[in-house]
Amino acid sequence: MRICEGRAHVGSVVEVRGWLDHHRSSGKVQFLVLRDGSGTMQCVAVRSDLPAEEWDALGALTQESSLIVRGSLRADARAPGGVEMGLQSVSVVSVAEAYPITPKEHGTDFLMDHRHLWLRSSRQHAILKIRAELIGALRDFMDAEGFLLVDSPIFTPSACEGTSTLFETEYFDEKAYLSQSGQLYQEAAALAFGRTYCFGPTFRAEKSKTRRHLIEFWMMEPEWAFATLEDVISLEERLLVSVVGRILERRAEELKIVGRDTTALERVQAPFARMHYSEAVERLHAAGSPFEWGGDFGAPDETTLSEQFSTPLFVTNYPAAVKAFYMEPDPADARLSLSCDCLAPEGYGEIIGGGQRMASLELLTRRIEEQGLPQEAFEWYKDLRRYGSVPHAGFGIGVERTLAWIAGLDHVRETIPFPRMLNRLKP
RNA sequence: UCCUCGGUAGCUCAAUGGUAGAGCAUCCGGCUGUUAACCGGAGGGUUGUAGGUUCGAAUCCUACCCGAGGAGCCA
Repeated sequence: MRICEGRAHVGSVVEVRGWLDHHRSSGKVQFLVLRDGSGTMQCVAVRSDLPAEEWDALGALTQESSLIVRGSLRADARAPGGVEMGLQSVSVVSVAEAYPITPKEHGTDFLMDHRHLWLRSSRQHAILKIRAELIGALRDFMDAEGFLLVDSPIFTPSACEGTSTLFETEYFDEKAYLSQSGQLYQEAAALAFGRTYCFGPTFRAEKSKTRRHLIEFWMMEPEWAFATLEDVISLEERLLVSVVGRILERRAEELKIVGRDTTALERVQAPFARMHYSEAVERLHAAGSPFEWGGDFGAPDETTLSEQFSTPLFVTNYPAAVKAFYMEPDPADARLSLSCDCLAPEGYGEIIGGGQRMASLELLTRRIEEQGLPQEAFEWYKDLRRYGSVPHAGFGIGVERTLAWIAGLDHVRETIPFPRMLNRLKP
């Protein structure tokens, strides 16, 4: 039996396999809290019910020792969770050495050094279950919208955009780089299948040391042929409403464990707040910021803007200069681009970046030239404009930042099982 | 790369120039319903590293290393 099924087995004798989460003794009674991955359950051992050597062996058990226990399940209001096991026999699989993570407080550095063990704690369980739900919800939504999963490669050729933030590696006799984004390949996929998305890890060799940055993080990147900026903004809005709603519904218990104020999540309903870049700059000025029109927003700017709304905030039409070379220019103002970022509420910052892609071969060639990028590296990409070019648009949503927001975490390092950060590669 | 703060027992922290301590963890003992149980006892220290000032340094100074928070960076 798994512990999560316990309530259905009250009155029966069952076997549970797991690890000793906590051990308390009170003379003639011992309490063993067992964790099996699906939940925790209190097992009660009474001295008179067990052989002496088995009783003594229980008393010697250390935290995280692995056990197979057998006994009868009963409802008892004194037991955490309301169901407990009356122990009849215990088979010790392995006695653990002194476990470094104790029930008391620990510092960040210590916990990160023991990330492989920290994953066993209840809070980390809750976070990673919400992560799994988020990923499932993102994929199910895209599938239901008719988007096909088409994976982008992780090894990418040549220094397409300058190597400063790319991880370089050997690829037999040439150099390869770890992908920063699956976007360019999704454009090829979308022009093959109409609607596609990729889901995978991306790598950025940035010396960023903030609560919002990881060196290795996961993105989902949809791309949509014959779609405009307006189409993808609408898609993003429906996506976020859908995934937040599903997590509220299916992971209420986990959100409670991490202490999330769910009323803030319940306000994630369409229509989301939305503003033009120029309006965003005006709002920053109104808030006393010296921000200059034409720049990209820093983290404090994003917080100032998103704090004014209870829904996620779309900011559209960024200056072309602060966006990627492939963004379609804004027909209303050549300085601007048909781009849109989505800023999460409560100061969590940018969780989605996207926009309409450049459809003109001539303009794309010029932009590559202006950026000082090698034309030959983009010939395959320019083929997408040679052979049936269409308006198309897409976006990338960062899993870890989205999860940090939904779960109400103060740092992305807890949103991924084994975070890769500046100065942290282990475990 | 820059700014700020920090590094003392396995862990979390105290000790503000004068004998390095507590709680938890570990080990031993006690307790018949615990809920991060409780009670008693024991072991556990090159105070990040290297120099310097001083009669005396965990404490003051210098350099370096490591960590945290923030900035920058982040098509």
